Formats: sequence, C-alpha cells, structure tokens
Amino acid sequence: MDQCDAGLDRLFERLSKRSVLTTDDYATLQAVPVKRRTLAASQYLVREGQLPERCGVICSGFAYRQKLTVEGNRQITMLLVPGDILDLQNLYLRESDHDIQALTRMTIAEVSIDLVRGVVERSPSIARALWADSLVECSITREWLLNLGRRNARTRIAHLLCEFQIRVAAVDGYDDDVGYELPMTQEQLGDALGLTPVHVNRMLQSLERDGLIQRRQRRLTVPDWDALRATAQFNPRYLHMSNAGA
Amino acid sequence: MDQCDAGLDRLFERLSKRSVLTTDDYATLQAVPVKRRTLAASQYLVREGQLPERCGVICSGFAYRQKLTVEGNRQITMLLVPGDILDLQNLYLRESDHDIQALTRMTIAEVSIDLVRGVVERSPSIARALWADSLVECSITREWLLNLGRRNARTRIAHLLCEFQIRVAAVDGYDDDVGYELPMTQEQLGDALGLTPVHVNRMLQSLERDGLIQRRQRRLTVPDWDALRATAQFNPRYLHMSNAGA
DNA sequence: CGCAGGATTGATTGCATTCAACGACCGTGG
DNA sequence: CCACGGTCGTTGAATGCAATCAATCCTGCG
Repeated sequence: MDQCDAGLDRLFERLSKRSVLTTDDYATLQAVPVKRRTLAASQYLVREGQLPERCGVICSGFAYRQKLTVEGNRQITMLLVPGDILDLQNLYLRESDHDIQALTRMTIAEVSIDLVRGVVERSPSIARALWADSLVECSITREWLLNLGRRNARTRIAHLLCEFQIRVAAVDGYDDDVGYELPMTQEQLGDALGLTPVHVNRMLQSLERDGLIQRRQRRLTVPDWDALRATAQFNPRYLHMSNAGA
Repeated sequence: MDQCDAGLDRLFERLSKRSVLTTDDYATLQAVPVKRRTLAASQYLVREGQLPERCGVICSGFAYRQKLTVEGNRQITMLLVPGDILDLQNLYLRESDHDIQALTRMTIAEVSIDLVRGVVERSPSIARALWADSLVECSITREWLLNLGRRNARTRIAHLLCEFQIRVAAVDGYDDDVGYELPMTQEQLGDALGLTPVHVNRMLQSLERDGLIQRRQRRLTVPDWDALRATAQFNPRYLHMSNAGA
C-alpha cells in the first residue's frame, strides 16, 4: 500500500467521523482515480482567481490558505493538516478566492473535481460528510475572527497553539508528552494572527516565562495543557470533533 | 401571497443564482411546511451550544452572527440580509458554535431541519445551491479575517460599507443614488470590525471629511462608489455573485 | 419636559508596530 | 574544516494607531 492509499484510508477515516459510511462508500472512493503529488515548502497549490479543476487531500505535511491585501500584506486564514481537503469550495464555486500554499514539504492525493461531483451525487453519505467538513472549516474561520478581533496578542497565540495541537493530534497518534512541532516561522505565525513577527517573538517569550510553554527550535512542550487552554480561552466546541453522524 | 410566500420566492431566486433549478425544485420547496415568525430587534434566534431543530430564511430585516470571549467581548462574524439562510450549518453539525441575533425587527420563514435534509437528498440541484451558499459564507468570513488582520480601521470600515451595500442591493432593487440605510449602531459596527465605538465614530468622520461618504443619521450616501471601493481595497470576487450554475 | 440610548469630543494611556541592529543556526562550497 | 551567506530569531528604542476613560451633546420618544 503506497502513500496514496494511505491517503485514501485517512480520508475515509476522517469522513467517517462526519457521517456513517458503508463499505460501498469505501469502494466508491477507492474507484476514483487519484494522482499523487509531492510539493516543496512554499509552493503554491492554488492561486486566487484560478478555476481549479482538481481537488486534493493532504496525505502528509502542512499547508495554509492565505489572502493578500493590495499592498501585499498577508493574512493566513486557515492551517491545513493531514487529512484536510483542499479546494472543496471549488466543487460549487468557480473562482478561487484565496491562495493555498505549502507550509512544509508535503504530499497530496489529487482528484478531478468533476469526479468528486459525481461521487457526491451518487453517495448521499459521502456528500454529507464532505459538506459537514466544509461547515467545520467555516466554524474554525469564525473562531479565528473572534481571535483576531477581540483577543490580545498573547491569548491569540496561545489559542492557535491549542488548536493546532488538537487538530494534529486528531489525525494520528501524536504523543502530547514529548511536545509537538509547529512547522511555522514566527513571521508566518504573525500572518496567521494579524501580528508582526517581532511581537510574536515577544509574546512567545512571555508565554515561556510564565511556564505555559517550553521551546526548543520549533518544538513546543506544554507542561500543563489546562493552564494553556485557560489563558487561551480555548473551548474546542468550534472544532465539532464529536459530531459523529449528526 | 403573504410574506411567507414572498420568502419562498426570494429563496428560490437566490438559489437559482447558485444552481440550475427546475419547476420541480420549486414545487419541492413549496411543499415544505413553513412557519413564519416575527422577531424584535436584538432577539436571539440561536444561541451557542444549542442543538437547533429548525432552519430559516430571512424574509425581511437584518441579523448577525456573533461570538463572545470569556470576558464577554463580542465579535460579530457575519451580517445576514434578506434571503440569507440561518443555521444551514446545523444541517450536518449538531451544536451551534455561535449566536444569531436580530439586528432589526425582522421576519423569517422557518422549516424543520429534518425536512431540509430530506429535500437535499431528493434534489441534487437544491443541495448544490445550498452547499454553494454555505461556501460563499465561508469565503466572506475569510475576507473579514483579512480585513481584521491586515487592514487599518479606516479601510476596514469602508470595506464593510461596500460589502453591505452590494449584498443588500443584490436582494432587491435598491437605489444607490439615494444612499442606503445601515441599520447598525456604531457599537455594533465596532464589534463587527474589531474596533471600539469611539474609534468607529472618528473613522466615519474621517471618511466623511474626505468626501467618501455622507451621513444623515444612519442613512449613508456615497457620492463616488469607485473612490470608496478604492480606499476600501474592495474586490467583490469573494462574494461569488456571478457564479450561476458552476 | 425629561429621560435614555446613541453619537461626539477631548485627554490620556498602552499595546503593538516600526526600524534597525545583532545573534544563532544551517547548509553549501572552497 | 572552516568561511560564507541566507534565513530566522532576538533585542532595543522610538513611534503610532487604536483603546480607554470620561464628559457632553443630540435626538427620538414617552
């Protein structure tokens, strides 16, 4: 089983959390011809204004969605982790309204978007799972809006750290105790949080001084998750993770 | 034809912009039993944590989605105008992750969410239209994130003014020349933009001083839309309005 | 007339930005 | 093996945008 099939299993497992899927559904997914692709960090997967013809799932690595202002200031609007679906929005919208860029080296499994439309019309349960997935993404974006609009820099950063850890841990068995790696530069963190890299640096130090996190390069250890969640005002409800078969 | 049917027509017209609908689809929608409801300004339609059983369309009036921080600071994450669908997200997610509150006095047409699920499974074209609608909402939220994260207060406000005008004008024939009414207090504007009401006030004055807007109470006149759009960095792409039958 | 909610103004504070320099790390090539 | 360059992280000082605090004005309305 190559990494592409692993992508399929990962996708199936993920969709199963959103809707009750059958072995028929599995077969349906399996029947879709998939093209595997590897991308280097910072490569673009989609650019704003494009009319994407394909749709992909992240098998490994990380990416993000971004939008740019006229002056070229960047806002990262979403982090994408393994199992996340790229370009689902272009299932029913033509033009892409944002960029998708690789955060790390990554592999994806690509599918023609027309075929996905076919799958969706044939299998209501897969459709429901994909739809739910896009709704969760919208919910996450709303939470980010609250984060940027009404939380200070320190809380914002803590919140992102909590979210990232939980979303990554949900994919496969990550071990909390040894910490986790946040594969972002401080500049990218700033772009995700509406801050400058300098200020991100200072707030990370502040969190570390207070014993909420420990840092070694980009590897983070969190001695006390409850404490971090508290300062982050983190409530995982918006991730809708326990939504099996709603 | 009472206001409820008017709601149906409005909905049908709106969905038609997202997908090709037939008279059968119209009949399907018409067959769904609808309950009409009137709400006073500031009444809650949904509260975070609830498990909504119904789904509604705005027939008249305005509402907004909001989220609160632990300290009670509010972030408005979306404005809802006539024709917008409430609670579509609870089609496939159980718990609501935010509040919906009436901005003005308003009327809505409510439907059991189970029935909507049925409609969606029977009519792929309606499903597609509703799905597309939820994708557009997500796109709007992303643009708001860019707005809060990377634009200054003045630009932010101008951007909101542009978006609101366009979205409202798309519903029915609003006449630009006489201006339009923005039914929000400056405090609510601040909560939508991540600003304080005081600063909103000053920036509105600044826009007015520069001749970009004129104000009489909450009625706005825009002498030069192009100029306002320019200072707002407004690009309507993210609204996906010309997406007929993608 | 008086009240209440919202709008406006002024003075002050402060969080985050900006600008600039320096330091640490890492892969590369001589 | 070490010099080199580039990217990223860190630090300091100065600036500025928006927040805060508080008072006053306006307007619709009972």
